Amino acid sequence: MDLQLKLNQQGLRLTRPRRVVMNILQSAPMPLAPQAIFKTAVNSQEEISLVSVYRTLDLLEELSLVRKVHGHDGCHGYVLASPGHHHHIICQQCGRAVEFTGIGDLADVFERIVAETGFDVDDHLLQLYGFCPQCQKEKTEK
Amino acid sequence: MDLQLKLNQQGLRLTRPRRVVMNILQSAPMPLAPQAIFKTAVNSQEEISLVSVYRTLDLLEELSLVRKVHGHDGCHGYVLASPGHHHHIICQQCGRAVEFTGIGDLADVFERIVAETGFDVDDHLLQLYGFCPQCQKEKTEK
DNA sequence: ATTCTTATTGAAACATTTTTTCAATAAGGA
DNA sequence: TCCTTATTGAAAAAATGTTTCAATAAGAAT
Repeated sequence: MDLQLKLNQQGLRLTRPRRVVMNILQSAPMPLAPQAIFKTAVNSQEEISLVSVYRTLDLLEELSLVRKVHGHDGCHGYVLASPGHHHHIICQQCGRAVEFTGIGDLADVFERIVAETGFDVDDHLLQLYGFCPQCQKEKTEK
Repeated sequence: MDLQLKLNQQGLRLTRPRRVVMNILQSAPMPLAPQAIFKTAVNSQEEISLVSVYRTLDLLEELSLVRKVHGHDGCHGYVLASPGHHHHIICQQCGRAVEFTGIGDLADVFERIVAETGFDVDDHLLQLYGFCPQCQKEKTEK
């Protein structure tokens, strides 16, 4: 674990709440909302305060260790983000979120948009929704 | 206006609050959160209740007349949606949202993801962020 | 190990956003 | 104009997020 280092280098400290939130996110296959993280912590006898969850998420996002994803409905959750640029595909059945990477293909799209709109594109949000292999199987079994 | 018709065909009614929300969205160049819509209404002597704003937005979204967009930070607003499939590009300076359409180009990307992840892709969320022509100009002028 | 500095926590109060309930109202077909 | 019922608004409740501040504990220094 070099989260320790990463924090200390900036004068920040690795505390219990931060460890707990990281652990929970590490073992969650799906985006978790702050409330969900809090409840998970409570359930695993790792009581931390809800306030700390919020604060920790802000911090981890700042450090690019965690990424916010948007549900279909608008409410958002957080997932662990591996370094680099990614997007997520989210299962509409079970919520599982899987990363996918490197879409050079999108560059072309962006250029067209720039030309069309005159905007200077700076960043983007791309998420796919669908059904994961497992949930597809379950669907056909019924 | 054939919103009247569209509603009546389903046994729904065109009411004052619904008209007000539609009008506000029609003359807003940027995504508006429910609260913002409410305040705009109050400011223009068109008092309607906040509850109705929520309810109307749900309805309009249901009817695909309005679309939810996600801010960079996670909070969302609503914009008018022209029929068909679109995405939005949002100015990080002034908030202006512009639609762009028809990315057949994305189909290829999707196929690759399907192959890679085994997911059955069903829907997607794509938003670009950048600076609109006006805000670019203002930036260089300083 | 122990001390010291200060980043961080948690509790509580507060603020904001969203949802529910239900009697009163008004849209629009008859 | 009447009648049915979809819709509204007020109020209360629930859920979500933020602020404040004294107490705690991380980790560098001694």
